[in-house]
Amino acid sequence: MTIAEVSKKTGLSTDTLRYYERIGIIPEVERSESGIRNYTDRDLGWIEFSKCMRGAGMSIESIIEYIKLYNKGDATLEARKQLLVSQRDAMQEKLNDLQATVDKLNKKIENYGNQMSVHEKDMLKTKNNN
Amino acid sequence: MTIAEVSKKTGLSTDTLRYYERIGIIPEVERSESGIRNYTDRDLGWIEFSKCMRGAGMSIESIIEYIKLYNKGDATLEARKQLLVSQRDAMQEKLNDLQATVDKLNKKIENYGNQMSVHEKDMLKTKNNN
DNA sequence: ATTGACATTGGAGTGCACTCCAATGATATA
DNA sequence: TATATCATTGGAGTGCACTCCAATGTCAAT
Repeated sequence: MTIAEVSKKTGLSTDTLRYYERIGIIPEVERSESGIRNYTDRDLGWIEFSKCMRGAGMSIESIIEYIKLYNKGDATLEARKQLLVSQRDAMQEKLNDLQATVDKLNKKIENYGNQMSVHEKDMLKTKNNN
Repeated sequence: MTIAEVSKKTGLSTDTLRYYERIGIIPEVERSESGIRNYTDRDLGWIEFSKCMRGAGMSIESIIEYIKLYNKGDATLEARKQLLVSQRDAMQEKLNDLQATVDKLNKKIENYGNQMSVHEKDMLKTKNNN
Protein backbone atom coordinates (compact mmCIF):
# COMPACT_ATOMS: atom_id res chain seq x y z
CA MET A 1 0.00 0.00 0.00
CA THR A 2 1.31 3.44 -0.89
CA ILE A 3 1.20 6.37 1.47
CA ALA A 4 -1.53 7.96 -0.63
CA GLU A 5 -3.74 4.90 -0.26
CA VAL A 6 -3.15 4.74 3.45
CA SER A 7 -3.92 8.43 3.69
CA LYS A 8 -7.22 7.91 1.96
CA LYS A 9 -8.12 4.89 4.08
CA THR A 10 -7.27 6.48 7.38
CA GLY A 11 -8.12 10.08 6.77
CA LEU A 12 -4.68 11.15 7.93
CA SER A 13 -2.60 13.35 5.66
CA THR A 14 0.58 11.98 4.13
CA ASP A 15 2.44 14.55 6.15
CA THR A 16 0.89 13.30 9.34
CA LEU A 17 1.62 9.71 8.37
CA ARG A 18 5.29 10.48 7.82
CA TYR A 19 5.35 12.57 10.98
CA TYR A 20 3.87 9.72 13.01
CA GLU A 21 6.51 7.37 11.71
CA ARG A 22 9.31 9.82 12.36
CA ILE A 23 8.37 10.25 15.99
CA GLY A 24 7.69 6.58 16.60
CA ILE A 25 3.91 6.42 16.83
CA ILE A 26 3.99 3.96 13.97
CA PRO A 27 6.69 1.32 13.62
CA GLU A 28 9.06 1.93 10.70
CA VAL A 29 7.41 1.09 7.43
CA GLU A 30 9.12 -1.15 4.88
CA ARG A 31 10.53 0.52 1.79
CA SER A 32 11.11 -0.43 -1.81
CA GLU A 33 14.70 -0.36 -3.04
CA SER A 34 14.18 3.19 -4.12
CA GLY A 35 13.01 4.15 -0.65
CA ILE A 36 9.29 4.35 -1.18
CA ARG A 37 7.07 3.21 1.68
CA ASN A 38 5.03 0.07 1.29
CA TYR A 39 2.48 -0.21 4.09
CA THR A 40 1.29 -3.60 5.30
CA ASP A 41 -2.02 -4.39 6.98
CA ARG A 42 -0.10 -4.64 10.19
CA ASP A 43 1.12 -1.07 9.72
CA LEU A 44 -2.44 -0.05 9.05
CA GLY A 45 -3.45 -1.64 12.34
CA TRP A 46 -0.97 0.51 14.21
CA ILE A 47 -2.07 3.59 12.38
CA GLU A 48 -5.69 2.97 13.28
CA PHE A 49 -4.70 2.33 16.84
CA SER A 50 -2.75 5.54 17.08
CA LYS A 51 -5.47 7.49 15.35
CA CYS A 52 -8.03 6.11 17.73
CA MET A 53 -5.96 6.88 20.81
CA ARG A 54 -5.10 10.36 19.57
CA GLY A 55 -8.77 10.94 18.90
CA ALA A 56 -9.49 10.07 22.50
CA GLY A 57 -6.96 12.58 23.71
CA MET A 58 -4.09 10.26 24.53
CA SER A 59 -0.85 12.18 24.11
CA ILE A 60 1.67 11.30 21.48
CA GLU A 61 4.18 10.83 24.26
CA SER A 62 2.09 8.07 25.83
CA ILE A 63 1.56 6.33 22.53
CA ILE A 64 5.29 6.37 21.91
CA GLU A 65 5.81 4.88 25.35
CA TYR A 66 3.31 2.13 24.66
CA ILE A 67 4.93 1.24 21.35
CA LYS A 68 8.37 1.21 22.90
CA LEU A 69 7.13 -1.22 25.52
CA TYR A 70 5.47 -3.32 22.87
CA ASN A 71 8.70 -3.54 20.93
CA LYS A 72 10.54 -4.79 24.00
CA GLY A 73 8.41 -7.92 23.98
CA ASP A 74 6.53 -9.94 26.55
CA ALA A 75 8.58 -8.77 29.50
CA THR A 76 6.63 -5.53 29.33
CA LEU A 77 3.15 -7.03 29.37
CA GLU A 78 2.28 -5.79 32.81
CA ALA A 79 3.66 -2.32 32.18
CA ARG A 80 1.65 -2.08 28.98
CA LYS A 81 -1.48 -3.16 30.74
CA GLN A 82 -0.94 -0.56 33.42
CA LEU A 83 -0.41 2.11 30.82
CA LEU A 84 -3.66 1.22 29.12
CA VAL A 85 -5.51 1.08 32.42
CA SER A 86 -4.37 4.54 33.41
CA GLN A 87 -5.23 5.91 30.00
CA ARG A 88 -8.66 4.34 30.16
CA ASP A 89 -9.25 5.80 33.58
CA ALA A 90 -8.28 9.23 32.32
CA MET A 91 -10.65 8.82 29.40
CA GLN A 92 -13.44 7.67 31.65
CA GLU A 93 -13.01 10.76 33.76
CA LYS A 94 -13.05 13.02 30.74
CA LEU A 95 -16.13 11.20 29.59
CA ASN A 96 -17.87 11.87 32.86
CA ASP A 97 -16.96 15.53 32.77
CA LEU A 98 -18.12 15.75 29.22
CA GLN A 99 -21.44 14.15 30.11
CA ALA A 100 -21.90 16.61 32.93
CA THR A 101 -21.23 19.50 30.60
CA VAL A 102 -23.61 18.17 27.98
CA ASP A 103 -26.28 17.89 30.65
CA LYS A 104 -25.65 21.45 31.74
CA LEU A 105 -25.79 22.64 28.18
CA ASN A 106 -29.06 20.84 27.62
CA LYS A 107 -30.60 22.67 30.54
CA LYS A 108 -29.42 25.98 29.18
CA ILE A 109 -30.81 25.13 25.79
CA GLU A 110 -34.14 24.27 27.35
CA ASN A 111 -34.17 27.68 28.95
CA TYR A 112 -33.60 29.27 25.59
CA GLY A 113 -36.49 27.21 24.32
CA ASN A 114 -39.26 29.19 25.91
CA GLN A 115 -39.57 32.60 24.46
CA MET A 116 -39.20 34.75 27.58
CA SER A 117 -36.17 36.92 28.04
CA VAL A 118 -33.39 34.57 28.90
CA HIS A 119 -31.23 37.58 29.47
CA GLU A 120 -33.16 38.35 32.60
CA LYS A 121 -33.80 34.82 33.73
CA ASP A 122 -30.22 33.98 33.25
CA MET A 123 -28.78 36.43 35.61
CA LEU A 124 -31.15 35.48 38.39
CA LYS A 125 -29.95 31.94 38.42
CA THR A 126 -27.09 30.00 39.83
CA LYS A 127 -23.62 31.09 38.90
CA ASN A 128 -23.11 28.71 36.09
CA ASN A 129 -26.02 29.75 33.99
CA ASN A 130 -24.58 32.34 31.73
CA MET B 1 -12.59 39.49 45.09
CA THR B 2 -8.95 39.78 44.12
CA ILE B 3 -7.43 37.91 41.24
CA ALA B 4 -5.55 35.68 43.67
CA GLU B 5 -8.78 34.65 45.36
CA VAL B 6 -10.46 33.95 42.07
CA SER B 7 -7.44 31.95 40.99
CA LYS B 8 -7.69 29.83 44.08
CA LYS B 9 -11.43 29.33 43.72
CA THR B 10 -11.37 28.42 40.07
CA GLY B 11 -8.06 26.66 39.75
CA LEU B 12 -7.07 28.94 36.89
CA SER B 13 -3.77 30.79 37.12
CA THR B 14 -3.77 34.55 37.42
CA ASP B 15 -2.08 34.65 34.05
CA THR B 16 -4.88 32.64 32.53
CA LEU B 17 -7.47 34.82 34.19
CA ARG B 18 -5.92 37.98 32.74
CA TYR B 19 -5.48 36.25 29.42
CA TYR B 20 -9.14 35.25 29.33
CA GLU B 21 -10.20 38.80 30.02
CA ARG B 22 -7.84 40.20 27.42
CA ILE B 23 -9.24 38.01 24.68
CA GLY B 24 -12.85 38.45 25.70
CA ILE B 25 -13.74 35.11 27.24
CA ILE B 26 -14.61 36.97 30.41
CA PRO B 27 -16.30 40.36 30.38
CA GLU B 28 -14.06 43.21 31.53
CA VAL B 29 -13.67 43.15 35.26
CA GLU B 30 -14.21 46.27 37.37
CA ARG B 31 -11.13 47.97 38.74
CA SER B 32 -10.29 50.05 41.77
CA GLU B 33 -9.06 53.58 41.12
CA SER B 34 -5.54 52.27 41.08
CA GLY B 35 -6.44 49.74 38.43
CA ILE B 36 -6.66 46.60 40.48
CA ARG B 37 -9.30 44.07 39.49
CA ASN B 38 -12.24 43.46 41.76
CA TYR B 39 -14.15 40.38 40.65
CA THR B 40 -17.87 40.07 41.32
CA ASP B 41 -19.86 36.87 41.67
CA ARG B 42 -21.18 37.56 38.22
CA ASP B 43 -17.63 37.58 36.88
CA LEU B 44 -17.03 34.33 38.69
CA GLY B 45 -20.05 32.88 36.93
CA TRP B 46 -18.58 33.70 33.55
CA ILE B 47 -15.24 32.30 34.55
CA GLU B 48 -16.81 29.03 35.63
CA PHE B 49 -18.79 28.91 32.43
CA SER B 50 -15.72 29.46 30.30
CA LYS B 51 -13.70 27.00 32.31
CA CYS B 52 -16.39 24.40 31.92
CA MET B 53 -16.75 24.93 28.19
CA ARG B 54 -13.00 24.92 27.66
CA GLY B 55 -12.80 21.72 29.66
CA ALA B 56 -15.29 20.18 27.28
CA GLY B 57 -13.18 21.15 24.32
CA MET B 58 -15.12 24.19 23.13
CA SER B 59 -12.69 26.52 21.41
CA ILE B 60 -11.88 29.93 22.76
CA GLU B 61 -13.11 31.35 19.50
CA SER B 62 -16.59 29.91 20.04
CA ILE B 63 -16.75 31.14 23.60
CA ILE B 64 -15.81 34.62 22.44
CA GLU B 65 -18.56 34.43 19.86
CA TYR B 66 -21.10 33.40 22.46
CA ILE B 67 -20.12 36.22 24.79
CA LYS B 68 -20.27 38.75 21.98
CA LEU B 69 -23.78 37.59 21.17
CA TYR B 70 -24.71 37.73 24.80
CA ASN B 71 -23.51 41.29 25.07
CA LYS B 72 -25.66 42.29 22.12
CA GLY B 73 -28.74 41.47 24.16
CA ASP B 74 -32.00 39.66 23.53
CA ALA B 75 -31.94 40.10 19.78
CA THR B 76 -29.34 37.35 19.68
CA LEU B 77 -31.28 34.80 21.71
CA GLU B 78 -31.86 32.45 18.83
CA ALA B 79 -28.29 32.70 17.56
CA ARG B 80 -26.99 31.94 21.02
CA LYS B 81 -29.24 28.95 21.32
CA GLN B 82 -28.08 27.65 17.98
CA LEU B 83 -24.48 28.09 19.01
CA LEU B 84 -25.07 26.10 22.17
CA VAL B 85 -26.95 23.41 20.29
CA SER B 86 -24.17 22.91 17.80
CA GLN B 87 -21.59 22.84 20.55
CA ARG B 88 -23.62 20.31 22.47
CA ASP B 89 -23.95 18.15 19.40
CA ALA B 90 -20.20 18.26 18.86
CA MET B 91 -19.66 17.30 22.48
CA GLN B 92 -22.14 14.48 22.24
CA GLU B 93 -20.28 13.10 19.27
CA LYS B 94 -16.96 13.32 21.04
CA LEU B 95 -18.58 11.62 23.96
CA ASN B 96 -19.74 8.75 21.79
CA ASP B 97 -16.31 8.35 20.23
CA LEU B 98 -14.74 8.44 23.64
CA GLN B 99 -17.11 5.79 24.89
CA ALA B 100 -16.27 3.59 21.94
CA THR B 101 -12.57 3.98 22.62
CA VAL B 102 -12.99 3.22 26.30
CA ASP B 103 -14.86 0.08 25.35
CA LYS B 104 -12.11 -0.95 22.98
CA LEU B 105 -9.51 -0.28 25.59
CA ASN B 106 -11.40 -2.34 28.13
CA LYS B 107 -11.35 -5.29 25.79
CA LYS B 108 -7.63 -4.91 25.28
CA ILE B 109 -7.10 -4.72 29.00
CA GLU B 110 -9.11 -7.88 29.48
CA ASN B 111 -6.83 -9.60 27.01
CA TYR B 112 -3.84 -8.51 29.01
CA GLY B 113 -5.55 -9.91 32.07
CA ASN B 114 -4.97 -13.55 31.32
CA GLN B 115 -1.34 -14.41 31.54
CA MET B 116 -0.80 -15.91 28.09
CA SER B 117 1.41 -14.20 25.60
CA VAL B 118 -0.58 -11.28 24.39
CA HIS B 119 2.17 -10.57 21.94
CA GLU B 120 1.16 -13.60 19.95
CA LYS B 121 -2.56 -13.35 20.48
CA ASP B 122 -2.50 -9.75 19.55
CA MET B 123 -1.10 -10.13 16.13
CA LEU B 124 -3.59 -12.82 15.20
CA LYS B 125 -6.52 -10.57 15.83
CA THR B 126 -8.37 -7.90 14.00
CA LYS B 127 -6.42 -4.90 12.88
CA ASN B 128 -7.23 -2.70 15.76
CA ASN B 129 -5.87 -4.90 18.47
CA ASN B 130 -2.32 -3.75 18.82
C1' DA C 1 9.38 55.00 56.04
C1' DT C 2 10.66 50.51 54.83
C1' DT C 3 9.64 45.89 53.91
C1' DG C 4 7.36 42.31 51.58
C1' DA C 5 3.68 40.44 49.28
C1' DC C 6 0.72 41.38 46.09
C1' DA C 7 -0.94 43.79 41.55
C1' DT C 8 -0.39 45.80 36.72
C1' DT C 9 1.19 45.81 31.66
C1' DG C 10 2.88 44.44 27.00
C1' DG C 11 5.28 41.42 24.88
C1' DA C 12 8.10 37.40 24.40
C1' DG C 13 8.44 32.44 25.02
C1' DT C 14 6.64 27.57 25.34
C1' DG C 15 4.74 23.07 24.07
C1' DC C 16 2.04 20.35 21.39
C1' DA C 17 0.69 18.48 17.15
C1' DC C 18 0.74 19.04 13.12
C1' DT C 19 1.37 21.30 8.23
C1' DC C 20 3.88 23.23 4.54
C1' DC C 21 7.70 23.70 1.48
C1' DA C 22 11.55 23.37 -1.77
C1' DA C 23 14.67 20.50 -3.76
C1' DT C 24 15.04 16.21 -5.56
C1' DG C 25 13.97 11.44 -7.06
C1' DA C 26 10.73 7.51 -8.74
C1' DT C 27 7.09 5.63 -11.72
C1' DA C 28 3.29 5.21 -14.98
C1' DT C 29 1.30 6.55 -19.29
C1' DA C 30 0.92 8.76 -24.08
C1' DT D 1 11.33 9.94 -24.05
C1' DA D 2 8.76 13.49 -22.48
C1' DT D 3 5.33 14.70 -19.26
C1' DA D 4 2.69 14.34 -15.36
C1' DT D 5 1.95 12.63 -11.07
C1' DC D 6 3.46 10.67 -7.42
C1' DA D 7 7.28 9.96 -3.65
C1' DT D 8 11.30 11.39 -0.59
C1' DT D 9 13.85 14.48 2.91
C1' DG D 10 15.01 17.97 6.48
C1' DG D 11 13.70 21.82 8.20
C1' DA D 12 10.84 25.79 8.69
C1' DG D 13 6.25 27.56 9.68
C1' DT D 14 1.53 27.50 11.88
C1' DG D 15 -2.17 27.80 15.28
C1' DC D 16 -3.83 27.25 19.63
C1' DA D 17 -3.80 28.11 24.37
C1' DC D 18 -1.51 29.30 27.50
C1' DT D 19 2.77 30.75 30.51
C1' DC D 20 6.53 33.54 31.81
C1' DC D 21 8.95 37.76 32.48
C1' DA D 22 10.73 42.36 33.63
C1' DA D 23 9.65 46.72 34.84
C1' DT D 24 6.74 49.09 37.57
C1' DG D 25 2.92 50.19 40.80
C1' DT D 26 -0.15 49.29 45.13
C1' DC D 27 -1.00 48.31 49.73
C1' DA D 28 -0.97 46.39 54.52
C1' DA D 29 1.81 45.78 58.40
C1' DT D 30 5.70 46.76 61.12
